[in-house]
Amino acid sequence: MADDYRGMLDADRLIHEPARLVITTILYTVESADFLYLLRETGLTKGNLSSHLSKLEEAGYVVIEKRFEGKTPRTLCRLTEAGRAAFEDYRQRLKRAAESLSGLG
Amino acid sequence: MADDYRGMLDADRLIHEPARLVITTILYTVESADFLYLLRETGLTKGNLSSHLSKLEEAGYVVIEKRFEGKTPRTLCRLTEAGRAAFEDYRQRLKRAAESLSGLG
DNA sequence: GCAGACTGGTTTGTATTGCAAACTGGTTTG
DNA sequence: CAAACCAGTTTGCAATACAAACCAGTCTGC
Repeated sequence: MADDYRGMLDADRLIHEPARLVITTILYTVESADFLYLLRETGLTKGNLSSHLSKLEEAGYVVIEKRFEGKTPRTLCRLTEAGRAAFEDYRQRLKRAAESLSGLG
Repeated sequence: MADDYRGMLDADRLIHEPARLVITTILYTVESADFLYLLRETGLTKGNLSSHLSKLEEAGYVVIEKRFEGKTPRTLCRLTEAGRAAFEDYRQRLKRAAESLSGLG
């Protein structure tokens, strides 16, 4: 419909935040990524990435597994089912909104 | 490109906010709308709509003209050229991001 | 003609956010 | 063994989003 852009009003704010959109998108495609990989890929600062991940974890969208690889710590992140579902819902809304906006000329 | 969703990292936060996205989208299509029309169309509360409009005005994206229509005040809003440009940039990013996300399966 | 409801908004208060700088616990290097 | 480094977390702060409270003026009932 022509006013599907209104669907953005109900979009999940947790995913809507650009930094987290990028994070979840990466996690959606990759299935598992570590902190440093996300750091490079997103270009965020460490503190920023850390707190966004915590927020996604609290929401149950991401699980964070910490382990040691030899002597160095490694933080693995992956999307939960809830996270995938939330991402897919967001993506759908985004798609509809984009199509709707493209129809404006 | 496949990772155009990263473009959202540089998206204009002023427009990215869902309430303001809806406001600017309406103003983009309508060229001039009054407060009460926007109120109905967006479903926002008055206070909320008022402060979003102020923010858009401060940014130079919207001009707000107050006049009296008989005895009742009327607040007219329209997008400036800068506002249209910002909206168009955002829309472009959104479109690319949506296409990019759609390619994820 | 005036008390109270209504109109069309704005301001205020609060809780949440996004961000980077400062910090932490541990490891490697000189 | 001190300094630098690594992989993150916590802290501090400025900016936000939101709705409730407010405000100036108008209409309505009595």
